Amino acid sequence: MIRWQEMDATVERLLTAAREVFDEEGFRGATTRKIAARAGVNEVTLFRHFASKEELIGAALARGHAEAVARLGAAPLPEEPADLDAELRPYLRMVLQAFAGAGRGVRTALAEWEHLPAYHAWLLGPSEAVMDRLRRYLAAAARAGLVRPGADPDAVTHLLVAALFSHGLLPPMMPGRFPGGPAASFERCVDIILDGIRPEPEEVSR
Amino acid sequence: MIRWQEMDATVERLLTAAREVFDEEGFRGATTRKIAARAGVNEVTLFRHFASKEELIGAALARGHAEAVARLGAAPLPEEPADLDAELRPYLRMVLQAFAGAGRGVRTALAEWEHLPAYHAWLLGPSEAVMDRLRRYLAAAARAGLVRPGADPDAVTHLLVAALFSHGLLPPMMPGRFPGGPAASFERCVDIILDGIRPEPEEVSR
DNA sequence: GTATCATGCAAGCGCTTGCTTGCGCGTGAC
DNA sequence: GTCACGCGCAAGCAAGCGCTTGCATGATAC
Repeated sequence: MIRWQEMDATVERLLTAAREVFDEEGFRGATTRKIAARAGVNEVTLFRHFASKEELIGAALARGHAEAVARLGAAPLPEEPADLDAELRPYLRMVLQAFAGAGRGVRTALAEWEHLPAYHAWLLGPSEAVMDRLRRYLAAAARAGLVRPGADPDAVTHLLVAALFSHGLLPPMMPGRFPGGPAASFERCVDIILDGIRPEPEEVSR
Repeated sequence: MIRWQEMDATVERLLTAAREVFDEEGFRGATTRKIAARAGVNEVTLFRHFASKEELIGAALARGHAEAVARLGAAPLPEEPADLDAELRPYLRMVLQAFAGAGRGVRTALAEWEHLPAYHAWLLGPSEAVMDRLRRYLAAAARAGLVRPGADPDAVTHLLVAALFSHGLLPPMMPGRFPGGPAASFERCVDIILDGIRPEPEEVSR
């Protein structure tokens, strides 16, 4: 009989280690020796559970993808927008946190993008999900008259994602450029975006 | 007597090749054999001109940095802002073009950031210059009453850079997400930002 | 004509990479 | 008790890495 408990523990440690090392060093830099060492496991054991380094990292990324989707799903946007400020901000805050947490990995993924077509779905999935959700929400908000008619939902989505993107990735590289911390800076950016898409005062009052 | 003409030609080809391969493959992936092959030069010749791979890539990045600064300097912003729309848009357009052109290299640089401290100045310099210039311009515009008082120049700068950043890097990875092309999408984002920082109509008319 | 110098070519060094082989140990199942 | 199974350990393989050496070649300078 298979001792699932032990095997799972080893596989688990390997997956976690693979994810961590991949995040820090990229695919090329994530050597099987480093991964095995971080997992506290012999390198041979790695190859007993996974046919190749490619398969191991693929499995690790798939698990990370699943976790990210689950985390993002826990921050839902209402289907019927009522108050942009009150609804969008908590959602964006949660997404930014998830994004910043994965920031190191996102950066390495960006770099080796063309070399890792097999992983595109896992790497891009969460971002695509956020973009789709935001777009749908903003389109509904526009229909409900909560957004100035001229503001294209696609463009607003891009702008929000751009802010998420840069505030999730850049702070470690440009410390000092985010006075008050990345979170506060992000909040100020959202202020401007929301100001830019708010309906004219006249339209609201009348 | 040294034949500068030939030697320069070889060094030139090596620098160009090093830059290209580094952009595509990163530092680890840019092997001396690949660089020499792309330059159409024997690998030994590479080491006759540069003490090490690290020095060669450093020189190539320094040249790229100089070129980028020169290109960005050709798109000046006035010291005394008069018309945000008319002045900011051409500048941003030019920066976006420069950014998109360097996009591949920026992505690899992002990934290996922590591993290449020696290159930070070369890699980050142009972006820092753009941020400083934008910040100065926006602060002056705020003083001139061209920007709504609530809009923090730092936040506006961040938002503009975020839009530049994402529109320069993401299109190759998410084709189809930029209907009408990245340039048009970027323009729409700038629309929203400018709308978000414009002074209230009442303030202007009175 | 001869000296000089950039370059090409063949070969190889020591090291790291992904991955394999063979063997021995300990634990749990029956 | 013994058998199966997960694992560690030592060793090694072919390939690729950065970098070096020695020698031949061809163009230029004087």
